[in-house]
Amino acid sequence: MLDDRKLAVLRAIVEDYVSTHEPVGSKSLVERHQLGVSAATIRNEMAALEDEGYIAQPHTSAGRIPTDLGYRLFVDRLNELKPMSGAENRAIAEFLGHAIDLDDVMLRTTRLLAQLTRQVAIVQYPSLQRSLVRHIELVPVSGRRVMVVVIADTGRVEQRIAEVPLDLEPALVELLRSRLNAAIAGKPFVEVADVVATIVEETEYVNRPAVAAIVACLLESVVERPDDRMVVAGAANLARYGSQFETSVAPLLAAIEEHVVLLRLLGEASSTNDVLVRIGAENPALPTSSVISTGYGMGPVAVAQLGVLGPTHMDYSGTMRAVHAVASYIGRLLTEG
Amino acid sequence: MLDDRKLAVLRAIVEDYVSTHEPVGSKSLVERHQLGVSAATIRNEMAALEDEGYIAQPHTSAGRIPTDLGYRLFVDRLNELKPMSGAENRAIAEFLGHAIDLDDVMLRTTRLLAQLTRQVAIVQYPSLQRSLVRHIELVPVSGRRVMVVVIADTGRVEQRIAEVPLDLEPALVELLRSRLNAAIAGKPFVEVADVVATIVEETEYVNRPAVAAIVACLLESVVERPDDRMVVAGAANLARYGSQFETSVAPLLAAIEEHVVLLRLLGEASSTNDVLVRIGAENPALPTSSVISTGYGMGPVAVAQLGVLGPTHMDYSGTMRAVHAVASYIGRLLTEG
DNA sequence: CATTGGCACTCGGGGGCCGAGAGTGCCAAG
DNA sequence: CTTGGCACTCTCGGCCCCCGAGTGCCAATG
Repeated sequence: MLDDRKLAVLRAIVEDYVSTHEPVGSKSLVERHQLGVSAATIRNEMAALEDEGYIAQPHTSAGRIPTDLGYRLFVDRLNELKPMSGAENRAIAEFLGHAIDLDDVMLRTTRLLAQLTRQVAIVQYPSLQRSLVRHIELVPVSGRRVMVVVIADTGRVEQRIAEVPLDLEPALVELLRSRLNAAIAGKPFVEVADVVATIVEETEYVNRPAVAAIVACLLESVVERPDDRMVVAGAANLARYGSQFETSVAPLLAAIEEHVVLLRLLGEASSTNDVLVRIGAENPALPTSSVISTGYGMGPVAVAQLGVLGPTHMDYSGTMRAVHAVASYIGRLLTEG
Repeated sequence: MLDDRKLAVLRAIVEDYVSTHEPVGSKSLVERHQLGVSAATIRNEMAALEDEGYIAQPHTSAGRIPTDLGYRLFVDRLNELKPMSGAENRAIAEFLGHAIDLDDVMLRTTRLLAQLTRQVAIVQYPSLQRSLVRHIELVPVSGRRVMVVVIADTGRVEQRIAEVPLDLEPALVELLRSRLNAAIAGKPFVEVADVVATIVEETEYVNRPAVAAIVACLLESVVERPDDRMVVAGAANLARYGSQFETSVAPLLAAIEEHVVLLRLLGEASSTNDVLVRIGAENPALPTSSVISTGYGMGPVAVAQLGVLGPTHMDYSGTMRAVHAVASYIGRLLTEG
């Protein structure tokens, strides 16, 4: 069924097609690769590969193009990822090392990934659901307004304004702040709702509405929204599609602005070591593109996803390597910071 | 030189070309507009307009297209902006009303503007240089690390980690926080550097290195960076360019990722009432596009810019109206919040 | 003197045609 | 099983030609 030579032929077809973007024929195959057999033999193998659905020809008398299935087989048979070169690693460190806060890390990471892969890069902010509370701050901004600032152990900062029904005593704010911090600092975000409920109950009657308002605001900013925060970069790389504009680029541009769609594309948060590849029709939303994604985080459990969006005919090996390298670097960065 | 009828003809040419994107000839002009004269007369006028540089023909025996100069004259003769309809205003209020914090306001504003104009929208965060300090917060995050959080009166929040040379006493942090707030809360950001210098000098000798580190960090986050924060949306609208991809869309996509370029395109912060229009070659960076921008802010003085990027053949009147309306709405929103 | 109808002229774009080239499938021989 | 040969099939680019939209100019007109 799938002897070694057939695999070698498929591999050669994928490589050639990825680099030239033109259907590849039997003759050019034997020229560019040392396959040790003649073009006629290759033609036979190609006919077999086509029967099994791994390659196709755009029209009679043209070369072959890998199908989604062909790419899938190719990717599955990539035994291991080559490590990045020393120079590449140094470039990553250089690029990300000077970040000043989490926003900056996210921005730089996304641009770096876009630049390395020459595709559209997507990086999700660390999920609150999988983080710990580091600190809560209450900042009075005017008589009846308090800014509630929540800081996660990943460095992510969420803030929001709470409107309270009556003027607040500074002492009460102070008390509430220390009680909130004592109760939930260091705890996972998912436990916040439970812990905080008791604090409202323990509040003396007159202050309860104000405290309830602040706590409600806190809970709102802690709960994950569907259009969770993410950064996208590298749309300019779509320019290289050029001709196939209408068919490929337009839907991609549309998707890029729909964060909800992107989130679904990135897939479920997985371990930080698996690189997930979804090819063509494997993701129904964008059947002409591929997504390569992985989780990143402090340690083996992922706090969020990052990945790359590109045409199905992309350099899977190199892109997977870059995605993996960036994810593990940002993981280290978060652990230190 | 420029009698009324010539202006009417130019106006008609611009309108037709904007809506059809095809060179417009004398015959179709008299059909679609009530000009009261024959096509031959229009031809004479058109020849005159071409001599004066307001219109051009892509090749002999084609209709006329407005030149940059023609658009400029057209825009300058738009005597006043029609106000938005009630329904449009309600849509804006509906869209922006539910924002929860400044980040959310920026995001929603940009998307709204992109949607209203069907172009690429750019919204700059309120400039710190033109804001007042509302509050400063120091949050110890570990032994030798303090997160410095600065909140502006516009609602903008900047945070950054300071590394101090020795472990900090909570009491010292507390003291520093209150002294910093007492000194600069309510003051403009531009004065922060001066005021804060004295605080370091007044610190007792042993704590001075730590305080200096924190203050240095504060100053860093207060100083405006060249790639100041901004939000971009509506890149999907570029898909409508379709055919002219290589020439028009690719450089635009590239520019969109270069925030420094965008900043320069938006122009200098002007009053909140002027709508600035830069057409084609008037902005050297993107000679085939037009930029429509204005300032927004709390009151008549602008704290930042917002605008729209599109092809030179765009609906200037409608776009200027939308830019103005969104800017004034977000100004009101900031003033209330 | 501005306006108008008429008319010759000019290109750009689309359609049709053709030949070159690349690639295939099949077959018969090694 | 492999290989060289060969007939066949398409796509693509070039070429040509005609159509039509649009122009500029001119002479006539009120």
